Amino acid sequence: MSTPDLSKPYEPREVEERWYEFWERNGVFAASDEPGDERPAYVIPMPPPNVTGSLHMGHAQRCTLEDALIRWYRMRGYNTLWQPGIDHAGIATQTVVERQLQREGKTRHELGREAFEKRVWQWKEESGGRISLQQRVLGASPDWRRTKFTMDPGMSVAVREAFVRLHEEGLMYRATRLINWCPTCRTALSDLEVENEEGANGELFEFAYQVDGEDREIVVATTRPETMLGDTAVAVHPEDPRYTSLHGKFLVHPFVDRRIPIITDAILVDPKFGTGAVKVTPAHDFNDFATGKRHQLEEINIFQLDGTMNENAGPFQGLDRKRARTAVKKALEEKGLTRGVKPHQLTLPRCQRSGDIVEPMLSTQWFCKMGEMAKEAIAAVETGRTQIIPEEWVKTYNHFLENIQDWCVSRQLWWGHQIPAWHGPNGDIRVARERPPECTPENGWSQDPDVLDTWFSSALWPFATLGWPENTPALQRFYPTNPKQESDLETGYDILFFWVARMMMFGLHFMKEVPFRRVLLSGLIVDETGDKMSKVKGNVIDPLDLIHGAEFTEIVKKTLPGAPEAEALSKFKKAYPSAAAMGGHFPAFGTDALRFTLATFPPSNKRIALAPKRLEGNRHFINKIWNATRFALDQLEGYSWQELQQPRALYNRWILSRLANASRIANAGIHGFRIDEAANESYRFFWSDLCDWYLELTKTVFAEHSPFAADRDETRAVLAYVLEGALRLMHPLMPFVTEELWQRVPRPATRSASIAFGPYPGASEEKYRDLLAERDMDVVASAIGAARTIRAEHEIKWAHAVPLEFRTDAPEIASLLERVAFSAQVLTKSTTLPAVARLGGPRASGTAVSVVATYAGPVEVLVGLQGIVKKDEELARIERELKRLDKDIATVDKKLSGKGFVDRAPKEVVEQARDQRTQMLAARARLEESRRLADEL
RNA sequence: GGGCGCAUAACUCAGUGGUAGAGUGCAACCUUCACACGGUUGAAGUCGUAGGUUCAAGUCCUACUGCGCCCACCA
Repeated sequence: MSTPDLSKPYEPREVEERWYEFWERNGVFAASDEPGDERPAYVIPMPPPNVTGSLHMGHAQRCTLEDALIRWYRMRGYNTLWQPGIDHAGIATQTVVERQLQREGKTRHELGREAFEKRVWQWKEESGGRISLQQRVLGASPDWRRTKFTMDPGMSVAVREAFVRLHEEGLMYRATRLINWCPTCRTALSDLEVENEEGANGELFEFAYQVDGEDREIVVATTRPETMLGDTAVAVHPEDPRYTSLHGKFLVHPFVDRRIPIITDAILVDPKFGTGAVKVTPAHDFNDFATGKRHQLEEINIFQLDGTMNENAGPFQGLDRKRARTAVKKALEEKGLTRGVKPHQLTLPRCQRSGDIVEPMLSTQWFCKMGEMAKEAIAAVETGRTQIIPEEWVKTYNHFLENIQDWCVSRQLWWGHQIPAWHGPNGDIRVARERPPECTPENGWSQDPDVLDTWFSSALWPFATLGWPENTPALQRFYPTNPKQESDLETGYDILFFWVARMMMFGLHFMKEVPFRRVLLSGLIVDETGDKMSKVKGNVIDPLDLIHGAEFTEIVKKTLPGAPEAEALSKFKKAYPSAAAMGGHFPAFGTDALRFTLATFPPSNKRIALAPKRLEGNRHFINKIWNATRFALDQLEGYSWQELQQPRALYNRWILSRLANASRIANAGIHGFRIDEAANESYRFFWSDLCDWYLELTKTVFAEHSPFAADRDETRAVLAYVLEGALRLMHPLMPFVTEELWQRVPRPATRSASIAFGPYPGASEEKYRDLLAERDMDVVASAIGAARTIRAEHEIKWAHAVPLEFRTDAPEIASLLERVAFSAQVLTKSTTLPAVARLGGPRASGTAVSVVATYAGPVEVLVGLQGIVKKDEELARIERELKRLDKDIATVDKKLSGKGFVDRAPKEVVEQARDQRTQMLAARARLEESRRLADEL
């Protein structure tokens, strides 16, 4: 094998761009539904990004976590399906295209429905695939051949099937009730699409209604004076003595020709609030609507669909809501009916999409009955058929489903799945999979113009993407009805209700089985100061800018378009203090560094603060992997892979044990959705164990005239084994750099074409676990560490050779240290005299000493510093060490003498404490001896 | 009104009842032959506050404070 041409620093872009195509060409991502394929299946339905969307940090996080899981399962021999797709995103997309039209001075109504839909499709074709391309940059490995768009013909079949079945079962019905109406989007919304903005400053406005035929009045309080135009009653509490004399009387509406009754209602009215009298507007308030039903009140709608006042508003007709409010107040004032204003905090219901204030409106819509399905979805989690991780979300999930209202699924939009219902001339309605032959336009039939909520099709995603309602091989293989299937749904907790809960309900309903075995919820990426990323704040970061590098001035042009550059820059730097310290731009961190960084956060953190500084550190890590591998390849030149024999040398046994340990932690971490644990252990293992210790120690083996030359063959075999294993260990987190290096590294002939096919280290490494080697290596490492400390404290130049000696009373430790003394010598850079390990014996004067407590007793570390070590300094140093030891001894003593510790603590814990005490006392005795010797300097 | 989360080194964060950890930053030294995107050593902690349980609490319980989020139709 020829030495690969590896340039010195790692250049991510150059490397990363090469491998994606290679993976696709080699079918790495492909899921198989061939009948002969016996592998167990593993499935993740990818949350389909919006067709309007472009890549943001959330996608990068999805990709990092899901790809890590998928690659891990794939490497372990699973038949993996990561199901990709795109969501048509009804309101969002329609809004975008309408805005385009607006710029051309057109409206969708001028265009007409058919032309408009064509236009949206055209736009989808142009830009809809962009995000998939961007996901490739992230190294995502879904089976692209199976990509689905929620408006694909197959998906439409599934949507119609689901709708019709629900209707047949009586679970899909049409009803006229109060719904959330967005006057800007001009459509009904589900409860979830309404965001309640808390703490808005409003006012509580009080005005009087005159009692009909009497010179009396009743004062009501309202936050929305304009709705009084739709008032059809005033309610008081039945037991409120202030109003008993008014029960059954009528009031005169000051602006419209209407007498409104005074009613008593104990549910609606809290006598302690306001004036104790409530105006009732059944057509525009959810409480009032219920009250109206209790008292058979008239429901008077006062709004047009665009939010302006209709003919029922009398003199105010035509005004929009805000104007109407002012006008009503003014008119009441003129009539002398206002009775005061108090400031009042209120929550404003806003449309998730447009931000407009949502209006409760009386409307006829399609509703999906949720009660029974919700119960099943709760039960499925309770019985563990689906596990929610982290578990703390179960409460939230249950609370949502226990209180769920029927789902308003119809939207007055043009972009989406048109509802498969046909309206006849006499108000007949036919629901069917296809237009029934008799329901022709000529006969006066027309299809319901409304479309379904985007989330309706999303709720079918796990099985509709597999071909449902047909019982396809893919459906049989990849839906959890297959017992040889494992599956996870990974997503941000923000769509737990929108998507996850609904998939649970529909999966259970239509497939009679949960749609996935586990729900993995992760937190949201926020800026470095903990604020949500948003365009307004100018703190949005495009993952591609981190991957390929970008000038801050370019970034803020995108995040705050149109804003003055200085202002935008200052906002950006405030949001990312560690970026500000980088100067004016992000360097190209590369995909692996970005993914690794995202992987190091526990997914369960609700907020994940993106600190660019961490990216820098992890880019350095990748560079370290690159350079370490280059170095190892030099050592392995001419090596051809051979079966690994059980090695003899301590450091070889040790590093194999450490790899086994790291593999164990990584496997447990990824499986338990603690990918951060896998990432951190990979980092620690590679940098600390492999680079800092193992590679340094092996330098002494490969050095000329090494006394360990006999271990060279063994060490090469171990190095090759560990290097190849370490790359596989890290592949799910850093796919590109590991593939690039793995392709150049010696490996068994049995391996496949790509590292992506694994195997993932685990069981086969376990047999090299060697706790004795780890224990011994600890002794060696701390002895060497003590020697380094002495050198550093006395400021011995690196190149200056000084004798090193270890002394111990334990023969086994002495021989252990004897064996590593040469390497210790290299690691502490004392070049002329060989370091030695001794049992007892006299000590040369002019040595600095440190004592290391080990399992077999203290080890004295002696560094000959004749002419350098100063008596006072040495004594002071020893005193410091003694002090530290005394503190530790006191801690253990306190514990051991503590009431009940010896009797009640576990035996191992007590024993460990006693051992520690013995060792520390022995070390202390040695140190005191050293102090006497130092005193003689 | 109900629910959830967070608070540990200067910063970003791990921590699973048993001697407080990492990365970054900081200080000193080192161009040393894979890597200065590096190496060695070091300093740095009232684990938010107050109680409680326990032989033992950063970890479990209670209350409180601060920050953040979600749900809810109170005029």
